[in-house]
Amino acid sequence: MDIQELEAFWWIAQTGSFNRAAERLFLTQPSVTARIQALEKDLGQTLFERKPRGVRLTDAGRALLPHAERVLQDIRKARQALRELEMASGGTLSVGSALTTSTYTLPRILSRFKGQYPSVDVSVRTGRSQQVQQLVLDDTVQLGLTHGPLSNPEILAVPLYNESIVLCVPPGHPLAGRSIVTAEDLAPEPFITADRHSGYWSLVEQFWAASGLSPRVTMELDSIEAAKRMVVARLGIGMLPASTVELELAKKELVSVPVEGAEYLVRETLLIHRKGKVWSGIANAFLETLAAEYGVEIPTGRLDD
Amino acid sequence: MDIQELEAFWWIAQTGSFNRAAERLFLTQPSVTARIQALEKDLGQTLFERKPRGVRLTDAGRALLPHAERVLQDIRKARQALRELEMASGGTLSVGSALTTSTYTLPRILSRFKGQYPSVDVSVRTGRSQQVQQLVLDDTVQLGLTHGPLSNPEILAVPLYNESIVLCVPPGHPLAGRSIVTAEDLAPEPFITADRHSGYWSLVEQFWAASGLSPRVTMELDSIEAAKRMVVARLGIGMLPASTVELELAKKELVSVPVEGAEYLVRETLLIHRKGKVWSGIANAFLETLAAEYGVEIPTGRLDD
DNA sequence: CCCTACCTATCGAATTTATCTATCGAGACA
DNA sequence: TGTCTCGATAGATAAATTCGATAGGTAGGG
Repeated sequence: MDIQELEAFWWIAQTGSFNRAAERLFLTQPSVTARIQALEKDLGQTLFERKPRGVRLTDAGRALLPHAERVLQDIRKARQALRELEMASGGTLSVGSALTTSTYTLPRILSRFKGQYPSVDVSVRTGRSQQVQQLVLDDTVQLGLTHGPLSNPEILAVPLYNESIVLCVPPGHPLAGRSIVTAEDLAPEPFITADRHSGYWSLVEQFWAASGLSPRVTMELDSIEAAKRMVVARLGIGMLPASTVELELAKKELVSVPVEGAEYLVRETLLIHRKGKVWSGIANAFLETLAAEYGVEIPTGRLDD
Repeated sequence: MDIQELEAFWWIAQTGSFNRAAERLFLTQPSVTARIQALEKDLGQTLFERKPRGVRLTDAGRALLPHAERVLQDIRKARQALRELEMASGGTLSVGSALTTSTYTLPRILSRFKGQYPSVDVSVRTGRSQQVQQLVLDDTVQLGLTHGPLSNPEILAVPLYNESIVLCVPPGHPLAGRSIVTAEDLAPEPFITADRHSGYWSLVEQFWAASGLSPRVTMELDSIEAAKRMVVARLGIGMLPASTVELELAKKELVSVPVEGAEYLVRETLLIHRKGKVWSGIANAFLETLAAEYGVEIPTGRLDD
């Protein structure tokens, strides 16, 4: 019996599928099969009924499940106990962060982190995605929060969350009432962009390239925040990452409209780290905070890269 | 973090020594070192202070210990839960047993086993050590209880307990009052033996060979039980395994006297099984009963041979 | 009735990991 | 200052893990 086997068992029990469990464990399905076969051989009992549309727990599996959960829970607690012991003696967390991330998501994360580990100092350096990656490679920061694509095989990433790029128009704008719009509808409109070197812009470019049209870019700002203000001031329309306009949408200062063909315009936010680097306790603690915030489960041994 | 690592950690914490832990885990010391180093790297903290006369827990180690114990405990409970589920549906346990073992220790074990798993049938076949080993090789029995030495590399053994070979004399015998006797004292006495092909006899032979003397064998019986009766009937003296004369010593029908040079005359009782054989649930349950009875801890994965 | 989609098992190769034996080095003890 | 004990390390070998590719088998759609 092995923790990784129990972890695979638990995920399969949750998802009802070897394939989906493999996905959550960052493994291929044959590896998950192997783990379960090892566990079943060890226990001498079949744990799942294999069905064509997935699997179901056998009686033995049902008997094991609560015990497996306790073991996994205990291990999490053990890690947490040692982490708190370590954090109590202070130290510094240094993260690099993409500009958008540092404005819209990092504050929430860091406040949570400081709440849990008050004696740890935090240092943040911001920059574009590429710069953040360089900071990680240099060991200037322990971790980076940024977006794809990754430029160097020495950098490894854990995906944290995805957000859509949404079309934003001022309230009362002719497009504001539409249930869906097309690239043709957008092309004549004055289009406001943030810095074209910004990471998310390449996604917007992909959208326009796919449509065969070009936006009529009337203003180019050097930050998303500034671009957003321009749209609010009715100077044009823009396509912006969802997290940056959350507040304005809620306050009705902006209206978002679905765009045909832009459904898969998604920007992923990644936690990146340098391959082969030993994780400090502080880095682990921060990762744990992130995992809790975004509901990501990081499987045992995922970070031994 | 790994169960085997936690197990190593626990044993080191108990014994205060990597070497002693290695012994209990049926490993070499470098393997234990490797496990602890892996655990320490994983947790990012040192768990033991290495001292020249052993090791002591660090603060981090002290914090981990209770959690490790809970994990190991939960895993034991998980195994037990599945075992009971399996046993409930019945089945048969077949063991081979050496003659002495079947008379003196097996009854107690089997009564305990049947108490825990009433619906399992038990079948016992007895024979000499060599015959028991053959039964295991043939798959006629699932497990064997016997003594060394092992004659075949296909047989693997778990040591259960050791017992001394003790010199027994009738009460009132001239040697009975002595605090210790030598081979010279014994040589003139009428010596009663059980079957010379019996496993324990080779140990007695070693003793005489080391002393350079020979016993005056006046009676040779075909069972230890019969030999013992002869000594009780004051027909001579004998050297017998401790477990066979426990009762008579308690009832003062026999007296045991320490013999110089016979301190290391020890017979070990082994649980044997065939290499590569998959352990049935019933065999595992029986092993668990034996382990509990003799206070033996069987480490995780010990039986995957 | 067949076809497609989905799901798990298996195989072989490449890689990684674990274990052993032998040896080293540091500190306690006499 | 030897000698002993104990843990760390090195190198070799054996074993386990993982992956990609593929087989096999069942349900649902046409």
